[in-house]
Amino acid sequence: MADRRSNRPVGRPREFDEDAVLEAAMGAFWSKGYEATSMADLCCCTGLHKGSLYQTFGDKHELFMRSLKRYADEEFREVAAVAFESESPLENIRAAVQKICDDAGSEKGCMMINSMVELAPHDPEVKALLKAIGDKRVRFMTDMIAKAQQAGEIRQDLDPYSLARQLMVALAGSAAMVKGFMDGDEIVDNLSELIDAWT
Amino acid sequence: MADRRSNRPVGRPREFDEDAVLEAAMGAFWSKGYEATSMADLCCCTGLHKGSLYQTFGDKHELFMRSLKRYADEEFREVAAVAFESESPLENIRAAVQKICDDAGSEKGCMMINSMVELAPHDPEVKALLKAIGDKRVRFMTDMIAKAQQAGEIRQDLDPYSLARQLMVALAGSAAMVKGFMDGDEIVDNLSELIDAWT
DNA sequence: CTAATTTATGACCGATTGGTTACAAATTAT
DNA sequence: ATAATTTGTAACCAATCGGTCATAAATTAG
Repeated sequence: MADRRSNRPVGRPREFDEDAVLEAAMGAFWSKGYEATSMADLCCCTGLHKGSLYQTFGDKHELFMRSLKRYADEEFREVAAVAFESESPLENIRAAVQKICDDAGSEKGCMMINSMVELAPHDPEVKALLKAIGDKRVRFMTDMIAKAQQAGEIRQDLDPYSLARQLMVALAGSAAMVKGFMDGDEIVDNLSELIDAWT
Repeated sequence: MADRRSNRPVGRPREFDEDAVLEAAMGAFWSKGYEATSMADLCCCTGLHKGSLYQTFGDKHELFMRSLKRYADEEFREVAAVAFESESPLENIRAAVQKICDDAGSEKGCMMINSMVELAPHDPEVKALLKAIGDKRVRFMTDMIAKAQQAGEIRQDLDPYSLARQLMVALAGSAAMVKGFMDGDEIVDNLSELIDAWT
């Protein structure tokens, strides 16, 4: 019968893990941005040769899009994961914010904000992807804030959607300011104070 | 005597206004960022030839630094100009914020935030310049907030320095979010609500 | 006038850019 | 074993990159 490994494709097998390559490329784009990252850089950090990268991902822009998508999905998963650990909705919000700060706390900042600033105005694909991600995040935060209001942990005269946008803007600003203007602790304190004002 | 035009230098005279050239270059860097703006772009938008640009400004990086410095200085002047029009310190703060939003309201965003995100982590010169500008801005805002507190327009239990940083972060975030995620009106509303919470 | 000095111009430079392609190597199917 | 298929490798490509330089043009000094 020999149906072991049945769906294995014909031809020379891949010598690399596509996901690991994506993660390596993501690191380069995250740290240096799109324009400043050359295909040579990407070959260097992934260990792949040019031809393999082009055959697997099409071109530089597609590789970037896949990297950005991967970053966004993974970050959202991580944040969502810590946002249900406590019974207190407000504590969950604080944990989510802390998680975001941990992810974007180095000088690399947040890859989504980096991409939004560098590319969004001139790159419709990046813009659309970031808009979808952003909307999802706002929904998520609005929901958490509404729950905290129902639990009596946030003042009820404030609009949850408005607070969610306020938090998003503050997080975006933090991701910019971490690049040489404020350090991680200052940023966390600042965001804490913002949330304190809601209680 | 013929001392008319006495200090005129010997040699062929300049055919362009250095300041106007800087403004044109600034526009290109502001809109497209540093890496994505080529010397050919700069020649195109300034109307100058390569040689002239290099002779006048040294190299691309110096031209960028001069452009960024010009942007920062002019923006600060404009903001400071509207920040003393009213007798109410709080109204002056609101006017300053409105002015900043006007300047950074298009998809080009704010050139300082753009540069901070794209370059600061890998470019010590840019980083130092932005740090100096940022510190100056924080001092300015802290001062205005303290005045508003003395006038009884902002709650006195809040720390002015802390509020100033909060506002800076919110402005930085706004400059990122304007690039395809929020429109100018939403941003102004959002900032208004932030300041409302101080009163 | 001529000499000295400064600027404008565009040809030119090597290096690097993103991207392609021909071929060797490794596997499965028959 | 051989054919078919897929991947790895590196040579190769035209275009563009930031930057330089020789020379012509325009001015002042003498």
